Amino acid sequence: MKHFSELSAMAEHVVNAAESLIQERGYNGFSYDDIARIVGIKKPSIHHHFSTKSELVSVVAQRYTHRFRENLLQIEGQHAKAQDRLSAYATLFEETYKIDQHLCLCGMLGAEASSLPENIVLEVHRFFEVNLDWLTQIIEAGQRAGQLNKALFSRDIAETFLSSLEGAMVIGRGMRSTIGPAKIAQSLLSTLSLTTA
Amino acid sequence: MKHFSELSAMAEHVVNAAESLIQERGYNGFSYDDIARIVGIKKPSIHHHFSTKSELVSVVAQRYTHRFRENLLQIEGQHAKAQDRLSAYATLFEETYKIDQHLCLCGMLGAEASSLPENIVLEVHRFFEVNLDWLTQIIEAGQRAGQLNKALFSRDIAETFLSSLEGAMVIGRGMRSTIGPAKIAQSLLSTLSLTTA
DNA sequence: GTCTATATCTTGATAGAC
DNA sequence: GTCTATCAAGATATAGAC
Repeated sequence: MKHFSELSAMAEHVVNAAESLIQERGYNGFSYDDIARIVGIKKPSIHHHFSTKSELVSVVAQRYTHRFRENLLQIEGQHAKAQDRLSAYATLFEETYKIDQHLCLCGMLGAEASSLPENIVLEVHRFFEVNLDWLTQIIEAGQRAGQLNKALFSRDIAETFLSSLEGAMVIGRGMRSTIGPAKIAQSLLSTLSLTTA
Repeated sequence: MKHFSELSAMAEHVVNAAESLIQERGYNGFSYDDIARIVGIKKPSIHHHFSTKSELVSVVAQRYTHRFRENLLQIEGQHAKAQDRLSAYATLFEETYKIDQHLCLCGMLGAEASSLPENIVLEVHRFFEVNLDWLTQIIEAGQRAGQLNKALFSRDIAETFLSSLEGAMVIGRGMRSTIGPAKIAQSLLSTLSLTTA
């Protein structure tokens, strides 16, 4: 299978289109023909770049997780305090949601996971693991620095925080609301913070 | 359109099957033929009971919301303290998740909302509205009784609480985890409670 | 790398017999 | 109320020419 770093220009267009379509409609909600129309080639030509749909989506998810890790690294470099880091993290989701109420790619695929090919579920699992591990470490550091409440285990806070972000997008979309994950994160953060910004 | 209270025995079987299939695979993940196989009649016979797929799913969602409202009423009758009520509420989601990692029906439909018929999105909207209104009122009462933290608006806590429950199911499923919404709710509740149980 | 043509299957939905 | 037969559309995927 191709790695997302070795894609031709057209293959990258295909991945871009697929990523957006999944975030809007889910795995079962888009077809090779939808992609063909977007990138301007015919349906069978897509198969030249990605022989199966599940391979394509697997590459999409791998690139998505990689970009997320780049963002996480950037947040650590730009912010020192745990609250600021978590707030910047929530902004990642908010920026996604602001694009036509797009869901997190792996939030959408996670919802569909019970009927998805195993190679895709594997990537979804990896995404959540990466995010929960990072959040746990950031929260842990915040607790040690006396910035965050120590009443809960860092891992439990991480799970609650990520859950509320993913859930806020689902509910916001279901209610056609412009209010998205950032607001929910802010509420949650204010209950966890010991100091005021 | 038929009301869910006036369904024939077979129509009810159809609604039951559709409900379960949506919670497992989503709107775009099941077909009339899937239902036909489950209830034991042929595909065109389903159309006799529900002429279109979107009508069927609309009835499914209406019944789902109605049953939820019955559960909410029951919780108010069985528990007096806000914490106990919210904990019992979380148990509703946990019981659903324990059935083959079923998602909340409207959580799944909410994720798919951008590509769903409008009459279904309407029902999804109603479900979330009913739940948020109820949660807000329960939390409000808990704050007035000195049981819950008053630092946040009751509506904001309601949105965070529901978001974390819906999101926990999505992430749990994506990670194939047996740990579900109940655990996340417990973490969240402990940060909101002023008294210990 | 892209195309046309095609295979095969599944989809939601309809017509009409029983 | 259920059936068989059928439809038109759309799905993933392959074959082979250019």
